[in-house]
Amino acid sequence: MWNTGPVTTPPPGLRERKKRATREALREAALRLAVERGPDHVRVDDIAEAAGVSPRTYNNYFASREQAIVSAVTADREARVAEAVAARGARTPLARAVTEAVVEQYTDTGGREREVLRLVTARGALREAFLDSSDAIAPPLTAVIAARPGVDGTATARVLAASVAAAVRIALEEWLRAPAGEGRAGGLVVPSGSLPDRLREALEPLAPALDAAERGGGRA
Amino acid sequence: MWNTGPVTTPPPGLRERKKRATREALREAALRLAVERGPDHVRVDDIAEAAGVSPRTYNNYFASREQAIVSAVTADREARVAEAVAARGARTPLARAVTEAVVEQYTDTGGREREVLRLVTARGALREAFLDSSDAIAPPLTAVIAARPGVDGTATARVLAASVAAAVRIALEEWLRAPAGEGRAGGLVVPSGSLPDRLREALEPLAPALDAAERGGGRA
DNA sequence: CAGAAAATTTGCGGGCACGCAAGCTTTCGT
DNA sequence: ACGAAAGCTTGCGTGCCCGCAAATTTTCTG
Repeated sequence: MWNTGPVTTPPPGLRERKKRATREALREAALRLAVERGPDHVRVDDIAEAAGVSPRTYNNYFASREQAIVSAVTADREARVAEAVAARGARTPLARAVTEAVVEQYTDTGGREREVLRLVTARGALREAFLDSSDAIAPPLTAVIAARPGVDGTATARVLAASVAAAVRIALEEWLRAPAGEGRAGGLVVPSGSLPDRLREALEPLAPALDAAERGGGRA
Repeated sequence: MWNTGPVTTPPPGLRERKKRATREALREAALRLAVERGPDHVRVDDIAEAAGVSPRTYNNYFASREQAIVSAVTADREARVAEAVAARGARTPLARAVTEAVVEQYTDTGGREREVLRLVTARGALREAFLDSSDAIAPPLTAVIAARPGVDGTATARVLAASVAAAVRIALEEWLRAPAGEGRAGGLVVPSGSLPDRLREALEPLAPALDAAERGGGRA
C-alpha cells in the first residue's frame, strides 16, 4: 500500500494505458506524416495505418482529421494553463495570474515547434482547428476560477473562463495576421514576433471583470 | 435620381434578390420538413428539392445540414442585437446597453417559436448548431463597440464582443439544462422559465470590463 | 444591342464522420 | 480461478461536405 496521495489515480490500469498509447501513437503519426507530405496529402487511412489501428478507430479518438495534428502540436497546453493559474495561488490577483499563466504557457515553444508552426499556421483547415483548440482552455480554467475565494457562482467562473479562451483565440488570430510585420524575428516566415504582446493586449480588457469577480461578484 | 439616402443599398439588383430568395426558400423548406418529419428524417436532398435547387447548391448557402434550420429559427437575431445596442446611443453605459439589447432580442419569441423550440432544443446536432449560432453576434457587435467613444483599439472591441457572445452561449446552455426546473411556465416541456434571468446572470460578470473599456481602456 | 466579363448553378468524384452490430479483450464479482 | 459484465475495436453502410470544371445566367462595356 504505497501512498498514492489523496485523490491520485489509484493504479492506472491496463485499459487506460492502452488508450493513452493509442492516442499518442495517432498523434505522433498524424504529425509526422503531415510534416513529411504536407497536410493536404495525408489521408485518415494513412494515419490509422501508421498508428496500427483501423481507420474506423481513428474517429473513436478524434472527431476530425485535423484534430490529431493540432492535438500533437498543442500537447495538452490547455490543461497546463489552468495548472499555471492554480500554481500562482490566491495571493496574486486573478487578472495577473491568468495573464501570466497564459503568456508563460504560450511562450514555451516546445522544441521543434518552430518547424511545425508553419504547418499549422498555413491557412487551411488546420489553421481553423488550431484556433478552435484554444476553446479547450475554458473547462479546466472554469474549475480553477470557481475555486478562488470570493467568486460566488459557477456561472460566473464559466463566463470568465470562456471569455479568456475567446481572448486567447483572438490573440492568436491577430498574431497570425501579420507574418512578417513589425518585429520580425530573424527573417523567418514564422510570425514569432509579438505573441506575448498580443496575448497581453487581448487579455487586458478582461482584467476589470476578472478582478471584480473576486471582490464579491457583481452585486453581492 | 430619387434620394436613396447616404449609404443605402443603391438598387438591390436582380442578382441579389435571387440569392436572398433562394436562401429564404432553403431556410423555410428546411424548417418545414424538420417540423413535419423530425430533424433526423430530413436529408439534404429533400431540402434542396423542396427549395427547387440542386443538392450541390444547398452547400453553397449553408455549410452544414443543420445550419439552414437554425438559420430559419434565429432569423438574423444576431444582427438585431447589434442594432439594439446602437439604438441605445452612447448615453446609457455600455454594460447596460448590451444587457438590455440581448435580453430584449432573445425575449421576443417570434410567433410560433414555442412550437419550434422543442425541435432545436432536443439534444442532438441541432442543439449544438443552435448554440454555435450565438457566436455570430460577435462580428456586428464588434463594430458597434468599436464605434463607442472612449474605446481605443479594435482589439478591445473584438475581445469584448467575443466575450459577450460566449456569455450568451453559456446562458443558453444553462437555460436548456433545466427543462422543468424552478419556474416552469405552464407545464410545457419547453424551458421558457428564466431565460432573461440567465442572460442577465451570464452578462453580469462582464459588466466591469464593458464599462471600464469606455473609461479609457485598461491603462490609457 | 452585341459581346465580353463576372458570378452562380450544377454534376461528378473523393474523402470524411459516424451509427450499428458483431467479435474480442480487460475488468470485476464470487 | 472462472464466468459474466463492461468496454474497445473493427467492418460495413449511409449521408454529408466540398473542390473542380463545364454550363448557364446576370452584369458591364462600347
